[in-house]
Amino acid sequence: MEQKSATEVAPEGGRCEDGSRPQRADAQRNRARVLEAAESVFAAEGISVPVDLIAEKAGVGVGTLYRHFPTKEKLFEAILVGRIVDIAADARARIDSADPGAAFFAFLEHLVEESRLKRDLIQALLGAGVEIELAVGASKRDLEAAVADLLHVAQRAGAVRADVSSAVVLSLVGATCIAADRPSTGPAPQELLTVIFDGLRPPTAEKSGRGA
Amino acid sequence: MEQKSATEVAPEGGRCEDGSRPQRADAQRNRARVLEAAESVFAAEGISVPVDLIAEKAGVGVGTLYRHFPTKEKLFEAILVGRIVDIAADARARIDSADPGAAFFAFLEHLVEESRLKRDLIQALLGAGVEIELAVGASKRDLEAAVADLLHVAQRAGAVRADVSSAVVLSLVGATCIAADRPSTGPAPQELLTVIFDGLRPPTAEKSGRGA
DNA sequence: GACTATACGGAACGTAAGCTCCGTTTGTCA
DNA sequence: TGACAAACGGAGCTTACGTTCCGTATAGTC
Repeated sequence: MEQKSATEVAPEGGRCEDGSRPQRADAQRNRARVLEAAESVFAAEGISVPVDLIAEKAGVGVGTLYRHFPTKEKLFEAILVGRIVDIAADARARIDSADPGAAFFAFLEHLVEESRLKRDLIQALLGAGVEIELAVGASKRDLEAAVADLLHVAQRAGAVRADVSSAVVLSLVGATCIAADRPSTGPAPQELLTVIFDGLRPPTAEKSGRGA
Repeated sequence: MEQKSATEVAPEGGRCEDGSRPQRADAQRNRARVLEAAESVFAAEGISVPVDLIAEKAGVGVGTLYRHFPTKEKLFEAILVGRIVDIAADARARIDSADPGAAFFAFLEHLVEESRLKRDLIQALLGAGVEIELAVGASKRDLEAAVADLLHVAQRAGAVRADVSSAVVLSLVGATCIAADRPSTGPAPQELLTVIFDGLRPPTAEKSGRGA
């Protein structure tokens, strides 16, 4: 359901942008298959899966994969952008909540949950590759803006301390996702979030000021 | 200074344990050189540096490197164990502090600082490889025990909330290190630590209980 | 100084992964 | 249904890296 957007990232579905002939039907079908396969494989294994595996799962040859996506990185990008767009949409959908604080924390929790199912996501968000940044940069900035909005609402409602930025919030949550990525090792993500959430709430008198 | 212990991890310095002849002088020298080079290269680049680079920096051939360490992983292990031992010692040294809370938080801060200089450390502590676990496991458990001691003292002093474990603390700080590993991207580690430290302090009445 | 076990160096091997190339197949249009 | 551009598949090329092998050098000993 959320994934649909990823499939539409590069909407060459029926027609090339320069007025030339539309894509052949099998080409469209295969492109979608590759995207779908890559999405699940990346999610399960992270960025480091061999390309051949994605092609196999999609039921196509590597040649076909590479005709649709010039490099593995570009393919990953396409999926990543979709994921980020979805998350940004989720953040925006929660902005008008009656309880901004609850909405904010629920969003973060949802984000951590998601990242457990999609291991590639955070891996990349925190900067796996450098070149990826360039193409994903725009959508990432859009996500940060959406999170910033949600954060500000929560801050105005007094649910979140005023001296944190959306970048800090995303880093903290990203870090939690990484820590939670090790299946058995270490504590449950909820335990980490408990601490982080408490740290994000406004300081009450004697608790503040010792942070640094 | 702290690194010394790593050099002594496998103390075959002058004599084999089974009564056979002592190592030749040049062999001892080269072993130390490899260890030293590997330490700085791993620290700077992480686990993924090519072995050749380490050998080059040590001024020896790869063959020599492999005579002293059967695999790259074993070499890494040797260094890692040294690092972990150093950190555990640091934790223990702070246990008897007059201000346990300050000692605890200072330790964590120092840990983050260290990991910025030694990128391999946290990378591995959070579980980069699986096989490494086996050999490093013992020293890692030792570290956790030392941190647990330090944590308990701080908790008894009322400086840290009672419902967190040393595993949670290490995960949080480890995750922070990873988030802080990206040189430019994202906020300064201090900003993240501020939030986490505040989250680690004991809850004051109305702030508690909403964590999950 | 000569002798030998020990150790050295780095070319070469094996493997894995990204990517390309080209002979074959297939959708599309008339 | 025939022709052809478009697309396919997967063998194989390239690169990168861990590791091994073996001819050469040398520390230690008499």
